[in-house]
Amino acid sequence: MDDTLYERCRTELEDILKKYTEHPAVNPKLESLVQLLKRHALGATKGLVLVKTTFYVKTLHDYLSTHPELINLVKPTWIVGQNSADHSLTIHDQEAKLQQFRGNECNVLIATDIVQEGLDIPTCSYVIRYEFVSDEIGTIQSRGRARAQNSSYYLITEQDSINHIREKNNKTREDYMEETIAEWPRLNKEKFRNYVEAKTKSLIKGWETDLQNEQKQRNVLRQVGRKDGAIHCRKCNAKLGELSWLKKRNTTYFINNAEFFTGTECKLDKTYTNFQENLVMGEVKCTCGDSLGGCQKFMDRPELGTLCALKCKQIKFKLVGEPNYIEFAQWSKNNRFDVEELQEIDN
DNA sequence: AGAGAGAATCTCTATCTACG
DNA sequence: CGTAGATAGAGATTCTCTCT
Repeated sequence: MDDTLYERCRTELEDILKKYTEHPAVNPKLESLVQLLKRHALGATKGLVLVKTTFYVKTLHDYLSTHPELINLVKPTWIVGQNSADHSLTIHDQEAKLQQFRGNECNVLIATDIVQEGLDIPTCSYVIRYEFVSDEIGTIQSRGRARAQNSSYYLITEQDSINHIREKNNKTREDYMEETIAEWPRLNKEKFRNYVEAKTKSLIKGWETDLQNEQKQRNVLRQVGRKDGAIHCRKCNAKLGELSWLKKRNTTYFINNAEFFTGTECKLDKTYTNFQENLVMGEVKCTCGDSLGGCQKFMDRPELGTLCALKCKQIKFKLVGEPNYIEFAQWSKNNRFDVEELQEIDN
């Protein structure tokens, strides 16, 4: 059955490939792009081509680089973000590509919305969005990338397609924004003040709700209470100490139990760094070599002695009666046990 | 030093829509 | 009705900034 299906698919794919090799299909949108680039290249101007995904960036770059009508005219380069799955660039690579574009090495830059904001190239005189429409802010910002005088802005998409409709809606919203900005100085002062007051009240109410939710979360933890358990190295699973040793001050979680330091490696710096209320003295490492946090002293609480400020992402916990380790990405995400807060001393 | 907030830049996923 | 493709929004990751 599998073999039959495989053979059928293979035959069909070969037929499709043969058909397109003999009669290459012309994508009207690609053809429009080629003609636009050609026209601008003949005018010796530089431009941006914006697409939606990194995959399109690289594919379009390869296509344009080898297009017979564009050879010796269009010299494209491309840029994407740093953590793309398909193609990614380091900051150094990104800067190198931009330099190619700023100089005379390349005259077309193909990119995702990475360059939609912030990129300022005075000689960039046109922006082409290839099947890529975001919101009205994106439209305004991408158009703003063309800084040269008499610059042009294009959207390549099908007539009355969703992208075409979205772009038209963006334009309507943009017009509305401009109207509102122009109208603002002419508004009735009393009416405007009432509007601002109502908006401010609604914002404050939102913040109050957030605070109440935070309080609720704290109450939940208090109800959960402190639990017995152990603290382990996230990398090597080694037991580092008891959960009861853990204390907190504001957002810093620390251990100052002497026994903790016997099971870890504390490397002191030659020079100490002084922050507002703590003195950073070095680094505390697990025996596997992974850093667990900083070796510190609270300047205003010298009686606590040396402590280790634990990095949440380097450790995990095992609660008594539970077989599995638990981990948190941030201390504030802890919803499993309460931690003793460091009592402030009265001055 | 640590933490968290926020921004930037994708990637993933749930939902919607069109089609056979 | 089931499936595939499109889309919006959520989530993940990384970086920068500010505060303690």
